[in-house]
Amino acid sequence: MGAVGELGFDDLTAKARLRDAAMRLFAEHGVEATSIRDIAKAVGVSGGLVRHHFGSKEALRDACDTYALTQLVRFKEQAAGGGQAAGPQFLSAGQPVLLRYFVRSMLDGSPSAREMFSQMVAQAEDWLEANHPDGIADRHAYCAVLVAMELGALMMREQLSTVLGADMLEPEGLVRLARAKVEFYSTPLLNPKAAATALAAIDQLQQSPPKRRPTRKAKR
Amino acid sequence: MGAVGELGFDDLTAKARLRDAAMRLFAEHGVEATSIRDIAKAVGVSGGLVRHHFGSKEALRDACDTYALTQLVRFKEQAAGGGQAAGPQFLSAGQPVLLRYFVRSMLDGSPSAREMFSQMVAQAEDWLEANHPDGIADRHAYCAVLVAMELGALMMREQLSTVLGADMLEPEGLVRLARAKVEFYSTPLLNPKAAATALAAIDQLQQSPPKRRPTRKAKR
DNA sequence: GTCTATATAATGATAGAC
DNA sequence: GTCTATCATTATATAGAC
Repeated sequence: MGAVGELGFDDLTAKARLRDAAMRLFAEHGVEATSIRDIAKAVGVSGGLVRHHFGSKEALRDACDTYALTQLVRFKEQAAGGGQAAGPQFLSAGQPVLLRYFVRSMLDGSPSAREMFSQMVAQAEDWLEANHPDGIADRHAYCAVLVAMELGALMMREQLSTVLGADMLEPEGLVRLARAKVEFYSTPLLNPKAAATALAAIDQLQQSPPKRRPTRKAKR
Repeated sequence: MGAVGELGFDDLTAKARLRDAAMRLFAEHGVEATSIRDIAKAVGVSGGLVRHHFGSKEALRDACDTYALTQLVRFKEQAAGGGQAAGPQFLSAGQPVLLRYFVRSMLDGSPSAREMFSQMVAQAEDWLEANHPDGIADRHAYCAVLVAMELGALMMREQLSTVLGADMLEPEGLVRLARAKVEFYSTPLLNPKAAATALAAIDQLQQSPPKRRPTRKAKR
């Protein structure tokens, strides 16, 4: 009795199952909103066992961060080694649980997660430099936006599932989302004219802030 | 003494200041991670006053949701009425605090926030239909991805600030981000060939799931 | 409207039995 | 390795004084 092995793997040690449950719950509800007892209950063990294996909630969190980082790096290396890194899918392809946890961790201000963000941007820049010779003015900023959007969208699973009419954790929803993302990445939202208009609007906005009109000439 | 009016508006009632502080803290750290005492301290009043004005934390949260929704709708109407709705900036232009709160609220599972997500997708579809005649196969999914990414990226303020080297709440950082977004929206990440390759990979992946080979014919 | 004091519940941490 | 029992802390909720 009791809900054991919701991830479908009952052949893991209790410690590993606790870590997995913690990652899933942390990703879903946030770290602060998840109690040690919640995690223990999800695995079907007592709260004391969490303490026994990890010492404290903070240590458990660290263990999750380390595990996620390790797995993501391993996944990246596999993809790179296997030569199938290919497209920009280097970002959120596979490992949705890991990535969702990591993004949550970012929002909660984890240092290692922040570091990972920078790495992803650098990685995107490399890919862009190799596959997209020129045509992009601010490559760094472009990639930062790309990574921020890609990761941010991961947090919108529930909303995307509702709007697209299919669970984003099920194969069906994943495929539809993947197709939509390809279309999104290959069909520019703004044509050159619209982009020029938008940039002009930004320039104008920059020169005349909302309510004040600076009288001094030098800018600082 | 005490920190009062961090938003720069001291001419608001204590109730309004509490609501604003709650929205800022909820957006920054999440609802569960923010205590009533934190909010009261931010405004410089006692925790009891929060209870007096709002009754409970849940009621305070509802008040924040309602206020954010009202303000966003008003902003939308103003933009539409003023005729300056223009570009796809209808999404996250202005009101960053409101939107950040709203996205956090979405992640925490707020019904009204979820409803707002659907509305934004519908709005994006209207804009797309008016400004982007054809060329997009699945307009609904395309817009869902657009909104999810736009809103999701809002949550990455800290990471974007670090990577771009400027605070995304300051005009300087905002301008750089705005420019990067325009470039991102106007320069496709994937060229037609890359897109075709990606779609082919998705099709293949759909036909042969990772590890299991189903022997039965009917799917349930 | 605003504060202080207190009741009640939940949480992380801890000790010890099996 | 795993559990139960308990402590100290913190949070929300509540009542009442000014």
